[in-house]
Amino acid sequence: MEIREQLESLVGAALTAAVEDGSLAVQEIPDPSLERPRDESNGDWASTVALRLAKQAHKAPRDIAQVIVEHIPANTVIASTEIAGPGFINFRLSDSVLQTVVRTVREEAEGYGRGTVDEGMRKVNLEYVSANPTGPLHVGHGRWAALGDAMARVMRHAGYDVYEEFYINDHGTQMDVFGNSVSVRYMQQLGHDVEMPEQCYGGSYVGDIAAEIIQRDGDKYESMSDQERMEAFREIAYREMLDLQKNILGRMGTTFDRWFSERSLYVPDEAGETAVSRSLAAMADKGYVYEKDGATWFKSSALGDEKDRVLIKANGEMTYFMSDVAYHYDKMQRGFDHLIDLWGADHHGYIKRCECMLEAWGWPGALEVVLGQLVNLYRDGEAVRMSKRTGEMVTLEELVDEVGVDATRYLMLSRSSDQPIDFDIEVAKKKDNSNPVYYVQYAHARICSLLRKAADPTDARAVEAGELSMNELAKKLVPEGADLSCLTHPAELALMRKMDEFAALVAQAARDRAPFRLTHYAQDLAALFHSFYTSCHILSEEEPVRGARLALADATRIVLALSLNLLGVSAPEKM
RNA sequence: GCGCCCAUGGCUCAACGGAUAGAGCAUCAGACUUCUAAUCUGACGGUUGCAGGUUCGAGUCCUGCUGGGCGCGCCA
Repeated sequence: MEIREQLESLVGAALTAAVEDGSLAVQEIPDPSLERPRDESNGDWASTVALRLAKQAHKAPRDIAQVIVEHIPANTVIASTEIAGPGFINFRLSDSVLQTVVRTVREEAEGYGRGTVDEGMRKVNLEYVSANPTGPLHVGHGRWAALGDAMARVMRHAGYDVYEEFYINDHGTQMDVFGNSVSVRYMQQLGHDVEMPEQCYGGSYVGDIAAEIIQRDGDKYESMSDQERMEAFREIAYREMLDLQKNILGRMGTTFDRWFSERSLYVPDEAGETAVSRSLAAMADKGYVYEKDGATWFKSSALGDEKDRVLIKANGEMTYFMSDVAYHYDKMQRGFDHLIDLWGADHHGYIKRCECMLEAWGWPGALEVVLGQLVNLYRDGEAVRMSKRTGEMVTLEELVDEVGVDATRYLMLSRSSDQPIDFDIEVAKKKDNSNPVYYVQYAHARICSLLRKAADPTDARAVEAGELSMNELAKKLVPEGADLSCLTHPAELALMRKMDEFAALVAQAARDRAPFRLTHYAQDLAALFHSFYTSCHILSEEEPVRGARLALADATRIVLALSLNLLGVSAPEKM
């Protein structure tokens, strides 16, 4: 049982006993209300239950606290209890219970801190990035890629069943415009005097695609009609852009369970129905669809939207919103408990109508939109907007080429998603202490180095040769039964306390969709390790101190690697 | 005009409605004959944008301002 749970049951028992013997006059037995004090001098855990009960029990908080403390059963978990301030009950854990953390971590390894989520909330569809396949991914997409992927990892660890999805906007007029843009460049490169229309894609990558087509297939498209050529190039360029996007996302370590094509929403089944027609019929069944001015409308204003939304235009074309209606309906039909869409903050005006459509079908609250603020790129403090190569937005690929995957991901993840990021390329490239990713990775590498040094020469060679993993080495070096009772140095206790927090932190990060908390946690843990490393020598100590400290270092290694893994950042064994 | 988001040391950011608002960077002063100095120890630095309100308690919640970002198509 986790330490927190042990403490909760002790406080719970005290509350029950106090209510039963009449010394606490309340209706129901309250929650233990445990929290971790901000200031360490206030103990390892604190309960605010006395403060919360003051009004209901008609008693001063400190008096209530006194009653509760008197009813806590005898135990080996709590070393000391103190009533402080207006009525906090502060608990200090015994060294022996803290020491169990080391064993728990090493036993559970990568499963440490795993949580559970109730049936009915567990199956989550997480959709993110979802860029148009009409150009390379830019830096902003990199943030959603890092954030969505880390959210999925963190939520899975917390017990959610997460299905990751990328929605490809491959239907509609933008695709035609894209095909046409390539077509124009193609004809220009073959010497024709045609101009790029106003709203076309002007990026240099469009010309690159045209040049590739010429190199591969020569002038075989030259004699086609503009329409035929546009359609042919639309498909060629679409595949190329999609591959490019998949490629860079793969490099980022971001993978999806499904790449969902918008076009598929328009493909009829045996009965001639499409996802679009089904979703529309379901909405009409509930009475939220009507015709006006030759168009088909969603009566979203009845559900709180500021106005109704067009689904099918007067000219018969489907709106982008219609596709989204069909797509979200499809997702719900696939049996998810909850849908999460991760969007850029510039789409916030779109949220209400999407929430309305789920409500229209009878699933209010099923959709959760997480907005991410934008990324501002800097170089040495100067704003960067243009890419040197393409003359446009800096692509994600260029950024990753320059600063690397780990630093990119870590920095993208280290802020709350509702905070804009000022990303300075030069700072990101620095490999010193101004770059927190290396600080954390260094702590991990340092522990690995320690384990290698502690090993006998044969094992050390096996590790070097890749024949023995760090985990295997650690198991050989420090048996599970190591005597941990000598871990009583303040730096050791602080490290164990921090690791004890891990499960609660993962649960909170998952609940708040806030992987950035893991970056702070990893930095704190790394700092505590570095501090421990400086103040407590390990290899030069006699047993059992040496073994106990190695066990503690190994547990730290496991939690650091786990934290980095949940962020999608590598945990190097050497630096 | 309406709507959403944001405002915390010089800079970048933390703080389930809890206690004396915390870290990192920068600055300054120290620590390598010792397991990786990509490290550590310490100091300096704050009226949490402004004004009210809610309560045992507000950086956090509510209202109104100020300042900044974004959005308000039969575009995608």
